[in-house]
Amino acid sequence: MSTGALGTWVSDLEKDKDLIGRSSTAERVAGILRDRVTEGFIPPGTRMSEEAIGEALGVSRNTLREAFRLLAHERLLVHELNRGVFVRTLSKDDVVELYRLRQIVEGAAVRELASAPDQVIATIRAAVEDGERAASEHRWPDVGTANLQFHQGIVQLAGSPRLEEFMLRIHAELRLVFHVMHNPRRFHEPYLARNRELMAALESRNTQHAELLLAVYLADAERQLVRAFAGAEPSGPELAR
Amino acid sequence: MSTGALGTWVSDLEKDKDLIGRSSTAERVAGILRDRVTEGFIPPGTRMSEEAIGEALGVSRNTLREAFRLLAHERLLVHELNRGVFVRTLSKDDVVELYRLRQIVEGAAVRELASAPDQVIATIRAAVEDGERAASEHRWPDVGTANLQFHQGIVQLAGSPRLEEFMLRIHAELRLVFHVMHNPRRFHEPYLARNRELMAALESRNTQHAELLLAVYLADAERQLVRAFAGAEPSGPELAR
DNA sequence: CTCACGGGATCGTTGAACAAAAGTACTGTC
DNA sequence: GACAGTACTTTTGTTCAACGATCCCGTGAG
Repeated sequence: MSTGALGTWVSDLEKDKDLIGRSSTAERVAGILRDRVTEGFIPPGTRMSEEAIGEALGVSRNTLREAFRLLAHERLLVHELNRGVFVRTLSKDDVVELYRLRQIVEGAAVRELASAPDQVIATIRAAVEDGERAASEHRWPDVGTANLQFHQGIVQLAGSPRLEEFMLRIHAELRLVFHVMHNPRRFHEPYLARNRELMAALESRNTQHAELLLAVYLADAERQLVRAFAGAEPSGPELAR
Repeated sequence: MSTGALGTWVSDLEKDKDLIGRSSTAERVAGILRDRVTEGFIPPGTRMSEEAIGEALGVSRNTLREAFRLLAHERLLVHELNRGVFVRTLSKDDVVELYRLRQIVEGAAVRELASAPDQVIATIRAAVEDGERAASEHRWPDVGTANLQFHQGIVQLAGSPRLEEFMLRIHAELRLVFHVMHNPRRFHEPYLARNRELMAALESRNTQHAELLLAVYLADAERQLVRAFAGAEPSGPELAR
């Protein structure tokens, strides 16, 4: 690496490099909407009117439709022909699948622990510490964000950018799910200790222990969410809206 | 490599023009182009002119851009701002990552063999038999297709539709890779026997054996492809563009 | 109560238009 | 002849207005 002691600012610039090239209006619009949706400001099931949103953001319908395509591909919006796009509504079944998927992918990633570079472990450690700092400052939503970053770090153990990108989108879906837990502190805080415990297993390269911790971790979280869904969405025919 | 000289594929597109007439135009256009690209009719690196293709298919630029956006998200096309979209050119590194990814995902899927429904096994069997039938009739490209269906079946063992969709796109990328093997028979035929062997292990629910077979299977295929890439793309500065 | 039938709203798609960026050809200088 | 700077051309990015197609919903007949 030529980025020696002198030029840390050079590498800093590289972070913004793609930010320059990415000046496409459609993608910026998608970014804005993505935030609004994942933060829960636009509740699931809401219909996204092309006209209203296009006017509000000052972009044409065509550009807005490109942004919609992007977000629909990320499964944050669903596109129904001739009906429009809606904020995704996740069901209990989705939660079950998402956790089955996490179990499979993150489990496989942990199994690659032996061949993972130290830098990935450092990323995971940073996420754990971010979460603890956010908790100590009572920023509970940020605790949730750090939590997902922790798991994103675990996925990095697998060493596949494509898989990382895929799980990034899965984690965006999970954010949607988390909104059923009306008390973010109660939901996220207990996992801080477990994150640290799991991280310790990773740092000592104890694959077996890490795998076990992860499995019970995910199973517990799934159980919590499924129970919350059972309360919020009683059994019976689904009544949209 | 420009669009003019060797571009007979542009006029070939006009044959599909009349297929446009049902459901969403943009998605149908994407479907047509997806086929053309994965079948190798439009070689990697080709620039996809909005005007030329829009005219050939008889759709407006706006609609075509929606189709491009779709295919770019599937990684079959790459979109460079203010320069246009190009057919993806895959590198040796891509091959390595793709096989690392397959190893991880398919390996994890096989490990779920115990809880997989019999119907999935039946799907896998069907793919094996399709491949053998295609081979006996000397339809070598179809052998490749059946091969990928076989692996898609393995992914289904995991029981996650999201993962299946993800791997479907990965398999589309693989099709792009396979085109470096100029002799499809030599490349695909030897795997027919191994498919059958692996299927037998799955049908007898022998997870361990299946896992082992899969691992060497994928490692061999990767080695073959990497070697082919080393021949076709000698070490040296990349002359993309 | 059910079902057919409009009216109105919204989506799907087109074609034209223009600014901005990239690509290309042409100059003039050394 | 090599090179830099400058127009010119092509292509993309984005907007706008329009119109047919489709869906939603309320109304009224049966």
